Amino acid sequence: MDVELRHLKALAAIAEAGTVTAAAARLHVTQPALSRTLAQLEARVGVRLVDRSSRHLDLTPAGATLLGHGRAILAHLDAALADTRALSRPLRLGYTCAVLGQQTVPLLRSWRRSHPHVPLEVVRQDNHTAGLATGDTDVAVLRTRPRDPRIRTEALYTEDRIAALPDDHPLAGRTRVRLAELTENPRLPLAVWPETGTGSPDLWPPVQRPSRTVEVHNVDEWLNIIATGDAFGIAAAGTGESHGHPGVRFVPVEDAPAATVYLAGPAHPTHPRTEEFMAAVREAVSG
Amino acid sequence: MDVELRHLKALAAIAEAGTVTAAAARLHVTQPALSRTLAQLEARVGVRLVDRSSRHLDLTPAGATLLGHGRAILAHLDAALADTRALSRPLRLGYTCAVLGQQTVPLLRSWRRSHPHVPLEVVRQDNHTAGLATGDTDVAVLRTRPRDPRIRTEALYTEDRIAALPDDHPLAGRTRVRLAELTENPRLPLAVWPETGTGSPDLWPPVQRPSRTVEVHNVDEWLNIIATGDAFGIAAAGTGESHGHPGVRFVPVEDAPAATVYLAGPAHPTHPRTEEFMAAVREAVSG
DNA sequence: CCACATCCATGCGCGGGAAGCATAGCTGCT
DNA sequence: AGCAGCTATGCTTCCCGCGCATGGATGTGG
Repeated sequence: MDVELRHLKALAAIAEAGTVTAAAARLHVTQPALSRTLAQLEARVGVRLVDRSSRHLDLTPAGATLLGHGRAILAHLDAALADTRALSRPLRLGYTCAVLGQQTVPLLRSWRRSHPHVPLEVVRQDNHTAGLATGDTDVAVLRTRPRDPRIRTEALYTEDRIAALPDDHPLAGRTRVRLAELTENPRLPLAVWPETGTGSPDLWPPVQRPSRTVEVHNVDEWLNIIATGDAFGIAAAGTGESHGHPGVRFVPVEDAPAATVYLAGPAHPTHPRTEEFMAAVREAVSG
Repeated sequence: MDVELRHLKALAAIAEAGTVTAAAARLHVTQPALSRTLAQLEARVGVRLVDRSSRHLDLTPAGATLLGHGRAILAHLDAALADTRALSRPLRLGYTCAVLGQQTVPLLRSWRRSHPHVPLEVVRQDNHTAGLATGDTDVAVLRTRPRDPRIRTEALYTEDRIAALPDDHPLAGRTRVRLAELTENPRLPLAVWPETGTGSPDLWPPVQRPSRTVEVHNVDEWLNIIATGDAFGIAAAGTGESHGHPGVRFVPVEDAPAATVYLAGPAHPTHPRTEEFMAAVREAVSG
């Protein structure tokens, strides 16, 4: 003598469709089946819920209130299942080029310790939002602040900029360089990686700006084109630390503004542990 | 492939009992049945919810969150059913002696018009709370403010007090009397009705207080004992208007403080339309 | 070290009940 | 009055959830 979810679904379908027959079609059952389900619901609740005749149908006040509750219950169940399923999925952290640098390992360690049942996947996604916009990741660390209103971002920390030069470049042996020097001697094109804004030509004042640019779309292309001597690049310090390459030398740029690293998450989290993870990132970075 | 309430109940029972076997006993099913229900739930959610071996059982994080949601859902369903069933019940208004007087009929009319599907039962209950404390009524109109913390009360309006005298009483023909006069001439006992405090001896200053009292427990006893000349009484004006009796005369008492009528309802309403009804009462009284 | 106690999982057969089909009953319309 | 469209009911079938019996795993005590 229990009310079940099928009963609530039946009531909702009938209320929305306006007739039992139409609701039955929507639920992919026959009309007699749904009619009986409704009758059974009324019998179990002990109250008439739907005023119906062959030409008329509407809810009684009791039916209307049960419908309201029922919809809420069904929605809650959906949310509960989504929550539960999402919880068993790994939390996917997206990034474009190497970010977090030194802090990455401590972060992973402390997360694994505090949330042993929520595995973390760190995935490279070569697009502006590192997979956030497409739902391929749950959180992301970015070098640009995306415009998408469905993505919340916050500044994490800043890094000095470095130049990436072919190892036979005249400035490759220097301990530091200035922006103006980079565009002078061998007039190499600048390797620009549009998805991460750290190496853009905007760093230079218009007159000194590099005359040519070459677009790349991931770190490997970027390193290769520099190692072969066909371009030079600008990046953040962390990139140099984690992406060594035999043919590329990194030299700090003393007059370039620092680059900001952002932490980004969806406005409506796709993983139930998103908030906790973002807090863990903040702590790892500040500590 | 749907998760049903039986699954949530199974999970809750298992979590509470600590073992599948014990939970099965509690649910009055056999262990294999419950074991399969749990397995089915896990299959449908797609996540392992309970870590179990022959000697150990506890919830996975996913199981714990689903359990939390599940309990809330089951509780919500219970509340929804209670709400729906209560809605089809009449709203019971309790009173002890005649209160609301002139406003009663307009109140009933306006309620029937604004809530045609919520019938109103007006029932006399001869006890302090007019049936509220026992759950026999949903709202009540009282002449005393009950101490019970589970009952909320508010003052509605005040009424002048009248004396109820046998028709052969020397003061019966007067247009008004004073308290002192009532205890002088024929030293009749005061008919006291403890459940409604309007006629208590406390109205008199100690020295003039009636020497004897007689207890009654409803309006009819009260009227009869006065009509037979064995007592006199004090009541609120409304009582006189609605309870005529051939052997009883009502005379306004000019120096008695006014009596207050209270509207009372349970702190946790027993009928979903309680709030609206109380508002309707306020409006009927003020208008 | 083995028999035992205890718990969960699985195979099997059965019974209840939900669904489909066919049809009857009702009601507003043309 | 006949018709169109809706809901209710009788009948049958079939699925699935249950109980029973049993197997497998694991910690325990003689």
